[in-house]
Amino acid sequence: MRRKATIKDVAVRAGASITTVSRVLSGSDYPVSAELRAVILRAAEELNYTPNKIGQLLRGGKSHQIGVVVPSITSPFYSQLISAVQDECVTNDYVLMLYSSHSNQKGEMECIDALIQNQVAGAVLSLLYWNKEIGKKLDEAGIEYVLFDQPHEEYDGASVDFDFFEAGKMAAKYLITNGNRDIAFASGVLDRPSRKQLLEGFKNVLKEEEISWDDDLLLINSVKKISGASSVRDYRCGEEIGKKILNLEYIPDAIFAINDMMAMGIIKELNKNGVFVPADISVMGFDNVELSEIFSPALTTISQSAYQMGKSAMELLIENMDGKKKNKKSILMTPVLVERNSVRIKHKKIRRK
Amino acid sequence: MRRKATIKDVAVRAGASITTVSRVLSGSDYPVSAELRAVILRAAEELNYTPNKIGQLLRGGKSHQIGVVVPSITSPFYSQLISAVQDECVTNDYVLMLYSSHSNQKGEMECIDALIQNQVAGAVLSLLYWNKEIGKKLDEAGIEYVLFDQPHEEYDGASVDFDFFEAGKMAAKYLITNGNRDIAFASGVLDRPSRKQLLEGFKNVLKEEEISWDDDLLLINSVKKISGASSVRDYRCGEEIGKKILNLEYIPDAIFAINDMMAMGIIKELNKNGVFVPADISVMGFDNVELSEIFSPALTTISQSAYQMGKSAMELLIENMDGKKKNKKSILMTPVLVERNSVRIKHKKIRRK
DNA sequence: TATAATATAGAAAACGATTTCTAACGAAGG
DNA sequence: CCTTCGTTAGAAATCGTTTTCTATATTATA
Repeated sequence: MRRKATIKDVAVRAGASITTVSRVLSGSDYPVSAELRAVILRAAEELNYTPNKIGQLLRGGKSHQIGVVVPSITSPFYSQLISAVQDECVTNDYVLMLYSSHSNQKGEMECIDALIQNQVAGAVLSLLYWNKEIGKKLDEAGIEYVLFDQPHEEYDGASVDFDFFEAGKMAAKYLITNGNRDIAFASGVLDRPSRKQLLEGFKNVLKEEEISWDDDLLLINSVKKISGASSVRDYRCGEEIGKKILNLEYIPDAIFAINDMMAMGIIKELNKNGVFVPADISVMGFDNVELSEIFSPALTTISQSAYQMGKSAMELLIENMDGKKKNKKSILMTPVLVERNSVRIKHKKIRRK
Repeated sequence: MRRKATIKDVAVRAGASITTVSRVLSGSDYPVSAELRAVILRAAEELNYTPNKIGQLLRGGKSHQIGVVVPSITSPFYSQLISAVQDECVTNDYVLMLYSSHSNQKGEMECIDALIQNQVAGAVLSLLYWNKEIGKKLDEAGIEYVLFDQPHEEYDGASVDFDFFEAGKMAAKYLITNGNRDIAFASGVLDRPSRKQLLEGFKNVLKEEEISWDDDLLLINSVKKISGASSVRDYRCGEEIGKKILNLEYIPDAIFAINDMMAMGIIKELNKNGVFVPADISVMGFDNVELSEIFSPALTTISQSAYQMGKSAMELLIENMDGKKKNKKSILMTPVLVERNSVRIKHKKIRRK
């Protein structure tokens, strides 16, 4: 491997000074004569010169790296998010550094520390556990950041949030409108703000509609030791909940599951035991994962556009990194209901000859 | 944010020279007196000093960043791969920089250039288009790399490959064993080595078994303009192929699809038109994507452990980066057949009372 | 014509670390 | 007692850029 050409090599070859070469090659507006400029450009071309980012960085101070922290990489939701951030990075000439917290607090702290150590310019974070400590650390390191996906009460900085409360309401309303009264809420442990808010919104509508709520209808799978990738975990979790449902004294009219994979697991388990969706029971998902339209029955769900969220988060981050005005605004993404075939429609008329 | 402390600040505070501070803080074995060492450590502690990686890099040369290039981030296969590489990065104290080539040659070149520009220490690459040019570039930049996923004829460096040829054979044998003779091969454009090898192995067995092969059975969907994430694209592609099958003069006994998502699309399209799997026709997939066990019918497929591949690739890369011996060995991953319900089993006996 | 302004070029400093080269001092060996 | 070596410390060079400061022609202005 022969050494990569540096600006100095170009200078020597062009018979010019380093300074002038830099001016030409870095697109400065400092005047350089046309001839000399041509000579330098040719020399650079011949030596196949590309600027050494490390050198530029050291001089300039600010790195061009964006850190991304997510609870899991393989989950369809997060992988779409990552993809959006990555796309946004290349269009804005940043580089993406990827971290996974593996959904635990210790992992999250390690990610934050790594971010600081590596001096990223900005970070896009989906943190399950937020505290002021983290904010302080990041601020001191001069790292601009945007939170997304998980809302946090005590946080007042820049963020892109999904309106989980509204989504919970939307699901409840839709199910009620279609004639369901006994509606179960299926979830993994309620450890994250997103899940809590979903439940709140959900119960809120029940109350409004004066539908009684029995805690038996809160189906939480707390089994932590399910191995495998997160989407499979969610699915397995759904299967467990499916079993719970089958053991219930009265089977509910409908189930609102906190994510699509879980909804699929529930449906599969019910199917296996002769309970069919949506004929016998309606199931509604959440996320609008790609597969939800492929699954049969195609899942009625609430869309949380991961890609759009990732994109918005990056746009906000870049704005905050460039601009001096620290407005720290937050973006609230509105839920969209996607009607498919896993909820039995009330007014559907079946006609026979 | 107050400026981050540099080594110089520590030196001033400790009343020592920059040199000595560096020696203490970077863990050099150069002798420094115990007292001075203590003073320096305290000063560093008080100033909350952490070394500036950029500075270290410029001087030292070798970064601790691993670049990963994949055709797509959201595809389940690649997201698992990325996840494996990420895990391996943290255990070995590396940082992952993520790039997506968006499955096109121009994108790939841009990724390679970005890798070089950012001076990663090593790279794990899934390239659709390989040429010597790329290898030369990387070598000149002193970047160690490992290819994986896509085999390339003219490449003789380190790689982790899947035995596609063997997998194609395996699929054909399994289908033939179960009584199928007229077997179609479904794929997207045969632009990648993996697909070509799969087909080769497949045809190879047909020849061995003296089963005639008609090019009508080669079902290629060449429609390029399907939008959306890659897994949905593959699925849609399968739907298109499903339509083709329905238009065939004779419906084949079985179909071997080049990836699971495509298999699912085919099955769904056939179902929609009253042709059922595996009752009327058998379908076999490839990849063993997480969802294949969730899909109904659960897909019989060939497992290509993405996680294991990613892990092996990183292990090989790290070995090559550390070691002086450039053995450049390659790892060949053996296919595993996963038997589920989308292929009709020959010897299954149905008994009625 | 003398002077100020402008265009052009390069030397040198700076960024933050590591490493090589000097230097001083004390101890050991002849 | 003088040389040699080992220990410890710091000055300075280095990595590849950008930018500030200086310097020289050349042109415009009075």
